[in-house]
Amino acid sequence: MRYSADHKAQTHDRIVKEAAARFRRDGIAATGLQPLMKALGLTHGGFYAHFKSKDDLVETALLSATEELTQVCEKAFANPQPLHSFIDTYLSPTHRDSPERGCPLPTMAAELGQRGQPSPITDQGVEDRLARLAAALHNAPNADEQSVVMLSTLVGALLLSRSVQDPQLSLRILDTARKALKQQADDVL
Amino acid sequence: MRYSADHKAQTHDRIVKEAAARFRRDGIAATGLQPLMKALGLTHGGFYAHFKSKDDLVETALLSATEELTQVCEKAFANPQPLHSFIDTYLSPTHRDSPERGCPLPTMAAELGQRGQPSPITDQGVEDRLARLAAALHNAPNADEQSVVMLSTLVGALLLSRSVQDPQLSLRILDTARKALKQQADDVL
DNA sequence: TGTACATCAGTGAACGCGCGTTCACTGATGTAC
DNA sequence: TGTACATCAGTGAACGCGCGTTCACTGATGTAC
Repeated sequence: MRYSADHKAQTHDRIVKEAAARFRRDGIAATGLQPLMKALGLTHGGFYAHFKSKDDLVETALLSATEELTQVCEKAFANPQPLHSFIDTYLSPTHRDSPERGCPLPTMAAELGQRGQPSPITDQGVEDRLARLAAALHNAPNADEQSVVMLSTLVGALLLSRSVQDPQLSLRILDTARKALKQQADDVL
Repeated sequence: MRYSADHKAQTHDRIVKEAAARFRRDGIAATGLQPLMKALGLTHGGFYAHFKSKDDLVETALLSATEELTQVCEKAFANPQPLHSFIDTYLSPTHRDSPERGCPLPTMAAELGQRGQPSPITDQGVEDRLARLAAALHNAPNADEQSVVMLSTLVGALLLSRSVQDPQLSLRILDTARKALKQQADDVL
């Protein structure tokens, strides 16, 4: 059944988007290609018309997720108080409860590190994020160092808030980290 | 082949220790029971003489890892400058390169959160760690908040330093976070 | 414009593999007499 | 002290399952005449 010119590109994109969501929500190992294709109304055999292997999809999906996230971040950075706005978004209960649409670092960094040959997206992603934070700090004298600490705290706090069962403790982690980071940002600027 | 009185307890302990190491190094899903038992010179069938299921082992191994880690932490806290000593240990290249003997949070928090029914060890572990940090801060007025930020930064920085490929960037994350946290500790005290 | 053909995205059965788990068994050692 | 028996930690084949991957195929549509 031959389809219109851009049909394949559209399907390709649907697979990438769905995979990017599942990888972040469930992890790479726990995401099966069969259920993934089924969720899109397709059969698993067709997968290999789009990707060389699961690893190929992982790389493509992670790039897509990173790119998508950069745009979400830029939206926050476009607000009047860019850093405050970004910190509020990153450490919001919404972000905590929607890993499938959020930052890949807290969900996938550990698994990517454990895999045999991790893709360079982590390095590039971390460097980009650090550079973006440093820029938002208006390149203050110690902006480079502050950005490393900030990113670590952001990722760590979100990870902890997600792994804890007690809703009160989870919220306490988010709120405390959010408040402290905004204070820290003000001190630097 | 009947063994001496405490032989079974010893084998049980060996399985727990090996599992605690593998779960932290490779993740839970990637750790097979067959390879695990083989590494101990046993066959996989005997596993069920010791544990009800893999989940049972996961719970036991995580408790063991947490307990073991608490002792390592206390060693650091026993030094002249307890907080500095602890921060130096946690964010050392040694800890980064030995996840199998280190803190379970950076390696396993994401996977535990993604599992269906995570054990309460995360909550208890996080609370314990927070309380220990607050105590080390001599219960300064905002020690409760500082401890949350500290733990987030510790976990986040270690996670990032592990997931990055570039050794220079990895070391930069560790060094920067270590320096900033020690400064932060001094400010509070 | 109408027909024959080529294309190729998607189908679905099949593959080998390792997983967690089960189970009938073995056989060295502690215990009972 | 010597012998018969019970115990039970560990053995290893087998189970069903879902995984990633392969492949001969289908059939609607674009293209050539």
